[in-house]
Amino acid sequence: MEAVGNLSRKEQVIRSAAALFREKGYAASSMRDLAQKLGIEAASLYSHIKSKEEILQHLCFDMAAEFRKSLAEVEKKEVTASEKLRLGIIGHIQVMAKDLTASAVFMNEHRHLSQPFLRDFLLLRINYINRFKAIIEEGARVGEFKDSIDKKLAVMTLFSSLNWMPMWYDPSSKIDPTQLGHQLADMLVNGLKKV
Amino acid sequence: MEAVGNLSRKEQVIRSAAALFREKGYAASSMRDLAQKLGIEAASLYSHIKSKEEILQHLCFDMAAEFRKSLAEVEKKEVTASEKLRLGIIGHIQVMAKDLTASAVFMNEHRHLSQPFLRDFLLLRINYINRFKAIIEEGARVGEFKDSIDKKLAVMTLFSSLNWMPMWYDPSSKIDPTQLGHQLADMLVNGLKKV
DNA sequence: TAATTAATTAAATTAGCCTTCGATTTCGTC
DNA sequence: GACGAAATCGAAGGCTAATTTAATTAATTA
Repeated sequence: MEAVGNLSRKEQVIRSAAALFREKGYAASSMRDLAQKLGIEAASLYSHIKSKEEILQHLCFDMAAEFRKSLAEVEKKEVTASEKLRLGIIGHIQVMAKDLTASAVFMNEHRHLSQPFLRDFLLLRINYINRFKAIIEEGARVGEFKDSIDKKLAVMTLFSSLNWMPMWYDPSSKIDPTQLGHQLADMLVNGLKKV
Repeated sequence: MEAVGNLSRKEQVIRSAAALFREKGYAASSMRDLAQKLGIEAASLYSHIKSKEEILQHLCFDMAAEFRKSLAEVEKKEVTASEKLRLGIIGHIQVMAKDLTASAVFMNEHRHLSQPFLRDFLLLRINYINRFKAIIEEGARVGEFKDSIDKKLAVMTLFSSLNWMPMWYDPSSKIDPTQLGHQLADMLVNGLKKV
C-alpha cells in the first residue's frame, strides 16, 4: 500500500483518538478503547503510530500551526486595533470550528505532553497570546480601548471565551461559525450592554 | 483522637489531593503520589477516605454548594439586571478565589465522577447556568442588554471567562479578587471599547 | 504466479493501578 | 505505666495499562 493509504489509516487512528480523548480525557483513554473504536486489536495500532503520546503530539501541534497561520494573516492587514482584534477572534473561531474535537483536545489535554514537547507547546501558546495582547495594548494606546482594564485580564478573558467554545457550541445549530465569531467579537469588544 | 483531629487529617488529604488533581489531572494522579505528598503509605489514606473518587466528590460538591449559596444571595436583591449580573459575577469570582485549587479541580475534573454523581453534578451546573441566563434574558427584555446577541452564547462566554480564572490568576498579584470581579464584570457587560 | 510489502494478531513483557487485610506503631487519657 | 482508639504500614490481590515480538493474513506489484 502506498504512502497515501498509510497516512489515511494513520489519520483514522488520530481522529478516533481525538474523539476518545475529548470524551474521557487522555489519561483515562486506553489504547484498547481506541483499538475497539476502530475494530482492531490494540497491538495493531502500533503499525500506524509510534506511541499513545505521538497521537497527542499530532493533535496539539497541528492545531497550534493552524492558529499561528490564522493570526499571521490577520497581523499583515493594516486596520485599526478594534478591527484587528475582531479579525483575530473570528479567525480563531473558524480554526476551531474546522475541527471541534481536536480543538477540545488541544485545549484540555496538552498538559499530558511529556518534555520537551510540553515546553515547546507552552512557548507557542504564550507567543500566540502575547500577540493578541499586543493588539489590545495598541488599541489602548491609541484610545480605542479602555485603559482601565488590566491587559492580562482582558486577554485571558478573551482566550477563556474563545477556548471554551468547543465545549458548548453545537455545529448543527442555526448560528454558523462565522456568525458566532462576529457575535463573540461584538460581545467582547462592545459588551453586553445596550448603547 | 477526637472527631476534630480526624476531620483535620481528612481535610489534609483532600487539600493535598486537590493540588495533585489540579496539577496532573484526576486520572493521572495516583494514590501513591498523594500518599507521598503527605509522607505516608498509600494504604494509610484509606483510614481517612473511602476511595479516590470520594475525594473528587468532596471537591466538586463542596464547591457547587458555595456557588449556589452565593447566587441565592444575589437573587434575593431587588436591583436592575445589569447590577444583578455584576453581583453574580463578583460573587462567583469571590467563591473561586477562596480556593483556587478546588475551583480548578471542580471545573476540569468533574467529568471523572461516576454515576449517579456525575448526573447530579451536571444537574446542579445546568441549574446554576440557567439562573444566570435568566438574569441576562431579563436584562434583554427590559432593554438593558442587547437583544442581538444569542443568549446561550452570552451566558457560555460569561462562564468561560469566569471559570478559567483559576488557570491564570495569580493571587499574589496587585489586583485582588474583588477588583478582579469588578473588572471582569465591567469587561463583559460594557466591553473593551472606550465609550 | 511469485515476491514484496502492509496490516493485523495472539501472546508475552513490564509496569502500574486501587484497594483490602492483618499486624504494628503512635498517642492521648486514666 | 497500661489501655484503647486512631493512624500507619507491609504485603498481597486482582486488574488494567502501554508496548514489543514473532507469526500470520491480506493486498499490491512485477
